[in-house]
Amino acid sequence: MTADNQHPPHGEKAWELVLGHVEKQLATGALNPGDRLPGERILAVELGVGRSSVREAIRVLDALGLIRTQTGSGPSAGAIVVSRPSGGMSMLMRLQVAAQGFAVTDVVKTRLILESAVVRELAETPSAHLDESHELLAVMDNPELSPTEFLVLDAQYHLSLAQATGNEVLAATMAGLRSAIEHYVIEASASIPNWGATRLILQEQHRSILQAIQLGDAVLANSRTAAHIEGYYTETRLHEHSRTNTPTHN
Amino acid sequence: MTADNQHPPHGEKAWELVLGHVEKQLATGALNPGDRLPGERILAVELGVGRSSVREAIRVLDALGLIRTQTGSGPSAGAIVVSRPSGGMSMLMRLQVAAQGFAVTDVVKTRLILESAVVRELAETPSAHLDESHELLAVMDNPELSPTEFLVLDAQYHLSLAQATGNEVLAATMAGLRSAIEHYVIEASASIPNWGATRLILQEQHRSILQAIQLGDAVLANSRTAAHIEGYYTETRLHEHSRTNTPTHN
DNA sequence: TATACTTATGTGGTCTGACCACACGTAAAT
DNA sequence: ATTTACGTGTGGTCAGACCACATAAGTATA
Repeated sequence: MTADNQHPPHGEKAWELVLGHVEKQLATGALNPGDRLPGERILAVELGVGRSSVREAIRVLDALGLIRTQTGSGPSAGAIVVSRPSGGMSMLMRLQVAAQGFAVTDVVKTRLILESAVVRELAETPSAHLDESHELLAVMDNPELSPTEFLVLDAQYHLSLAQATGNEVLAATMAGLRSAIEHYVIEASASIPNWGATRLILQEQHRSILQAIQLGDAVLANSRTAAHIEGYYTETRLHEHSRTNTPTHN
Repeated sequence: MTADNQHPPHGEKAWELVLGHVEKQLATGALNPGDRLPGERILAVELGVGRSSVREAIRVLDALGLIRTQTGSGPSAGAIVVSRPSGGMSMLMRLQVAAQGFAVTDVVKTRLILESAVVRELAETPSAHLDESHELLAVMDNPELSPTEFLVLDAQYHLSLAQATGNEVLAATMAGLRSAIEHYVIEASASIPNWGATRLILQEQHRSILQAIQLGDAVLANSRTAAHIEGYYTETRLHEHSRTNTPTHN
């Protein structure tokens, strides 16, 4: 009989309805970190939509890092609300840069703003836990490290400072900004004339920043951070980066 | 014949493959703002996946605000890469707060950091275009405005300052932070004893901030901004907000 | 009884095919 | 020349099927 299953010209799409439903459940506390979402088939029936529409909504939450999906059976299977979200910001900012919505220079500028605030706050917080930052600096002293490996640790070091503030929004945003330009940062490192020297300078700057923080000198930590970030991006000329435009035939 | 269509135990999911493909096209410049993506059916065949998998990837890009989809035919139909992305950050941060991944206090703190940087930079940039900010303040003088209407304009005012810096990353992040707590801000306004007085104070602060910016006094603009934001959040006790926990049965 | 094996169940992941509403282009009718 | 009718291609949605996987329950075995 091929009944009129398809919805009438709703303004709200089916997948938006599902997403809105889940968001409301989250906002009202009906759904908490660690909880399992109803199965896709169940949710589809409950909301009166097809399973594919449910999946599209689930997919968005998944990509944003708000839930984790797993096949199989048992308590760990299904879609679970992630307790400590992360990653979504990175994906978003990375795509924004790729789609030319965000300029690399703006990403760097914003990173500088946040990083300055981070070191300022840490300098004013004597009880800050900077153990991880110290450990990362120690690891980065390993001369065997390739530029890429060093830069990855470099990113972790900066992120560890942000995390030390205890502000997860700040840390997540910093992580996102970094990952958005990570590709360009690593790519640019290949064009540095004397990597060994640059690397030593970077490490020296890292230590001096950490020192200023522990001295409680917010202004000094601030200025050193600015010099550190601006210096590297000036040296790599990342701010005038041109797209790696493989001018695809098509 | 029910052949073995289903993919072997790939580590990469089909929709991730599609998303990765599109991201690469964006990163290499093969896909630029304003361009149309291939049709879902075409893309499915090209990448050797089902249309539903293509749709899940498209859906993520759609939800993140990177593309706009439209039915029908002609040049404006299909999935088009959005030229000036926006909204994705808002959705992400709103969901993060709803899912208890981001604390409201951290959102406020981060907003303060960014807003301070905004006014500082504007004060140091005499050529900044602040017309829209002025206009919004004028509109907000309308005594007919409800608290909600006023607060919406308030948000637009702050956003206009961020946009005046020309840093889209900054503006988008600010917009996201704001929308993440907008619900709470508006909800909290109802509990303010004397809204009329509070409103006058807010407007006075807005004007004094703008004045400091145009005087080129970065420090003054900074301190006034801090007082403005902290003052409001202290008054509404937003930092100690409890969830609107409709303790849904189930 | 305790252990190993087998089977049933339920989950997300995917594919296929179908239909709808919509917007456009084109051809026919006026 | 204008209006109308129809074909075409787009995303949006649904339904049903199958797979790989992980667990739980049941069964056979030592």
